[in-house]
Amino acid sequence: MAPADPLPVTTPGGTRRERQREATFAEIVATAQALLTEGAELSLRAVAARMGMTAPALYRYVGSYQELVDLVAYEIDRQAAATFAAAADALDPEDAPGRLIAAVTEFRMWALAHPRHFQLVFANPVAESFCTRRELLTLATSGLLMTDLIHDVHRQRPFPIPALDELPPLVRDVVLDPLIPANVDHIPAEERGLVWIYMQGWNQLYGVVALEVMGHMDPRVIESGEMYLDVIRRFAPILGLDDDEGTLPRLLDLARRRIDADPSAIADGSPSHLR
Amino acid sequence: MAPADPLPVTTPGGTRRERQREATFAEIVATAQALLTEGAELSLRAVAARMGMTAPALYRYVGSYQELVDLVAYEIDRQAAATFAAAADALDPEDAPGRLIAAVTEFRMWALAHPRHFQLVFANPVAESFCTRRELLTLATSGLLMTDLIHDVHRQRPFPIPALDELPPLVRDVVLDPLIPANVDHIPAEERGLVWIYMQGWNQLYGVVALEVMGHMDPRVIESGEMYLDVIRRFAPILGLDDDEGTLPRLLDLARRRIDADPSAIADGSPSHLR
DNA sequence: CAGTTAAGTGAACAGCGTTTACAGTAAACG
DNA sequence: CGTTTACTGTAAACGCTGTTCACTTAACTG
Repeated sequence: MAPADPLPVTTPGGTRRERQREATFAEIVATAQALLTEGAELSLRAVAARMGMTAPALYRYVGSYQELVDLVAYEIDRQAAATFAAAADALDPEDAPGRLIAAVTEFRMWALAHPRHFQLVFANPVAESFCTRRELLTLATSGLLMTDLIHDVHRQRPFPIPALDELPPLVRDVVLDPLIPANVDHIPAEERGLVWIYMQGWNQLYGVVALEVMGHMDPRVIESGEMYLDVIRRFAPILGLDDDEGTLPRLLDLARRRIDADPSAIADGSPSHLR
Repeated sequence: MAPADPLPVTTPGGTRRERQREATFAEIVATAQALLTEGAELSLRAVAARMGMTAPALYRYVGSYQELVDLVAYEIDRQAAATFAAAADALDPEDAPGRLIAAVTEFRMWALAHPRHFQLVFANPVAESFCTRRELLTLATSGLLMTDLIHDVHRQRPFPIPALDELPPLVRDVVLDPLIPANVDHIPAEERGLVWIYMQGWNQLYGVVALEVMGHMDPRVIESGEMYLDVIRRFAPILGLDDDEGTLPRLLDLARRRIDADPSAIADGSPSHLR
């Protein structure tokens, strides 16, 4: 047992051997992700074969098949979140509402275009997954992004948020000290009602997108994104976006243009398992 | 090829052999369901073994493993829907709002108590499943129940529903002639806006419940049902349930009592895969 | 009764996650 | 330097999966 550094998430240095190990570890996750993206089934044997190894060797790096799945789920979420952030960054930094809608819409489009990835990250029964490293994994980095974007909207054009003593006591505890890793530390206590609003929004967004991805909805509604737009339309007032300056129509137009941008998503109405 | 009756869903008569066949078919589905309820993995071999048969024999009845899964999913949904209906029927027939909330709350409790069943029925990528018999399968019988209950609420204490020409054109087409099997035939054209409201409601309900079941939410919020109650609270006005006669508080109390009734659902905060 | 059809079996194929016992090799230590 | 230790990978095997194929056995049919 060497002194052993405290397990930094990404190990740049270390003994020559440790670097090699970290490299193949990364290759394993990358290979698994590639396999998944190609529509193939994710299996230890397939990953090993593609790397020119045998399946049991992988057990030197991951404890089980499930752990590998969790790892690529985390990785996929990380990359997807970057996509969402990029969609927001394509807009004027001053346009906080637009950035939020852009990111959220990008999330929806991503989910529809990559149903398997979506299910892996967002429709997976989290539990027991006390993953070795990266013990967060529980909640998505996407979540962190969304919290920030909503916070930005509030900072730029404040809207009423529930006071702490208006919230159910239990909810107050949760927003003050959330178990789920949301980086809300930079939100002052009196603004923590925002977190509850965020949860409500995420709840609604998740509902539509999940139903759409699973195909539990009329194909025409999915393709047109009408239900998704409806959710935005109904949630916007909560964020004070229903002003008299045409903000909401502009946002809806923004979303609609993004939706019409790639009709590829679900062509024939059957999401199916491919892509 | 005998004349062959037009495939009634449940074949009572027929040649003696056909009755036998239908019986073992039912036994297969029942056995599979039992296995699933016990927490065991669903597999053709396990089902066959429990029935005293071998796996290949099952292929005389189901075309593939996936088809068996679809069949038990349909069956589970059917039985669960009966539970929800029973919860509604426990109330005064005149109390349409109460019946709706009772059924919906029962749905949530059922989902939390049987996460695997929920995932099978409601979080399954529908697609390709052109099941031999019972070609509906696509959408849940639960859905039909909910539509009826909302319709009852509207019939008893009418609330404003969007006119057809207020709806986005595509949505209008959908509510007038839904692809997804909702028995909306008895709803007159001018009231078809109800269907859109139903979809909105189902969307929100699905969002909370799915997030709760998957564990993608703070355990304390799940256990207390605070987010679920919040969804009801926010959706009630749409159904005109926010009157001055204390209807909404009564409904919330109804739901809360049901929630507190069995704290068993998720004890330690980890839904896990059992039960 | 003879002929056809359906139900069920056993063996086999290809694949899966996982474990075990065993080589080789790179690092660490005296 | 040599020796020991720890690590990385392999081969073989176990038990499981869905699925197919050839074959028997029983039941129904003309």
